[in-house]
Amino acid sequence: MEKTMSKPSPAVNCGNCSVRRLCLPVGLSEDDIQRLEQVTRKKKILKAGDSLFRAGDPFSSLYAIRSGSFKSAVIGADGDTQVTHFALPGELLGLDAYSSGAHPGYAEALEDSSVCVLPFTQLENLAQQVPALQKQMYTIFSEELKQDNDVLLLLGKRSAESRLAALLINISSRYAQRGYSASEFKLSMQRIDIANYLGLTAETVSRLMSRFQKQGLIRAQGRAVAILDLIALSELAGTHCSYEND
Amino acid sequence: MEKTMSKPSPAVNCGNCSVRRLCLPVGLSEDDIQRLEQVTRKKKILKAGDSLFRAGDPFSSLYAIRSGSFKSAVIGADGDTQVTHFALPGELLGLDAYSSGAHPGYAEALEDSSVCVLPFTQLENLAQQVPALQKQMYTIFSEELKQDNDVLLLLGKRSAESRLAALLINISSRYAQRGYSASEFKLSMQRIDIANYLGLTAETVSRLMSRFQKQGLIRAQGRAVAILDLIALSELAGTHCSYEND
DNA sequence: CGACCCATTGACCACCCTCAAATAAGGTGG
DNA sequence: CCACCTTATTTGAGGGTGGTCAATGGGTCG
Repeated sequence: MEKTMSKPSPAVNCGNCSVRRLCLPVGLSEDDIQRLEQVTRKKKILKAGDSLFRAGDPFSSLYAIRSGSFKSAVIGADGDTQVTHFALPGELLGLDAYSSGAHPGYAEALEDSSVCVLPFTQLENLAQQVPALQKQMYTIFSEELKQDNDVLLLLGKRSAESRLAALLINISSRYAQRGYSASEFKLSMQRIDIANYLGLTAETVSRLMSRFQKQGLIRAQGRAVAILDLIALSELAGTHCSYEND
Repeated sequence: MEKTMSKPSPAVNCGNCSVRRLCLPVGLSEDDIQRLEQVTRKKKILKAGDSLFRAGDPFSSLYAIRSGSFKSAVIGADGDTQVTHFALPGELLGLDAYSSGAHPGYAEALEDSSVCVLPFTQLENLAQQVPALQKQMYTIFSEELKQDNDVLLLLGKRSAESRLAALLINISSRYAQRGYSASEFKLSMQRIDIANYLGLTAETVSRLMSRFQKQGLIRAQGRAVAILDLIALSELAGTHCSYEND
């Protein structure tokens, strides 16, 4: 850590990254991590509203979020969009672009954010040499598939109430995982994004937020949210709460 | 092909598999395919209704469908299920089990079916040695993610009418890809599975099938379906009725 | 042939969307 | 720092889509 003093900018690398345990290098040796850092050198800073990539952009890299948050969305044939993820630090964006060589959707910063740019060809080559990294690649892909399934479950059968409760709990637990408060946080996305993600309208989301507040489940003022009754909220969500903690 | 005469059962291997172009060995040399066949030796035959794996089963293998069809589903905390895929020959099942080491959902044969059992550890080792196979693994994962996104788009914003139209077109095109008729086929799943997959009820699906038939879009008798007007059906699937076209 | 499951069709109504308006929040220039 | 504009959020009223409940018809298999 003291090494940072000798440089004008803080030494951001995988070894001291605040989200390293959530990101790629899990179970890698010090040596492997050093090799990985050759791949993750490039960073990118984005302001709120900036696009990380757009639909149709050629695929060249994966992006690991270091700070901030993003929404990613796919665009249908008739132009309407579906928000598919809200991504937090330590999560990877761009995985779905590999097969076709182009990004099927876009990713947009919800606040000022920074990402590691991971050139996929280099990452692929390194993974070919480092089995532990290879496994981690599979894990990330598989984890992503599992998360998508959870969203499908949400969109398929649940009521609006259940969906919003599930989202609040999900975001709460993900903040907690990152060392922030699980009970109090500021949503970085607007109502309409939440609505789109949940397959609802902004009005319905707004009404539900008000209702949850009247019921004493949450305290909400604009984007600032406090969870007051996690148990009750979990029941509304269908006990669909902390599947990430097992 | 003549070799099969010397054996009681037909020689099923990757080299002559009818779905090889859809399956793993794309862009592999003859030599690589031979090595792959050491991994894909084991087959499994299932009758309609049999489970390929159940939720919670330990993850050990991927399954490549050789013939027949499957539905796969995830199970929510409160027990209700969401059908996530209808899988046809050449497609892979079990990808979402890697990260946790257990299958998060189950897969069930919709008709008499057969699969290749691919022990993942062996597949992983081989992929480590054969870069083309490694790339194919990424492609399959990524393709799966993209397909999930498409389903999200379907469940998030589309009307019941649009969802069913989209499913019929999707199935039609996948049958066509496999050399079957694109305009006439027999659905292997029951209405309630379709409904569950689309986030609807069996009654709604049934009503829509009847309506499509009255409108001359399809001819349907039970599970036998004929597409009569693909253009009109595509319009239903793509745009939201005749609302506003931006 | 009866038992069972699946598919179809109808009546009713709840939930959520649409449309509309008011209020709050955020950003920009004077 | 305030006035002004724009955008986001909240709240209300009303209507439509699709779910629920229920009954009938058809298919399959013992």
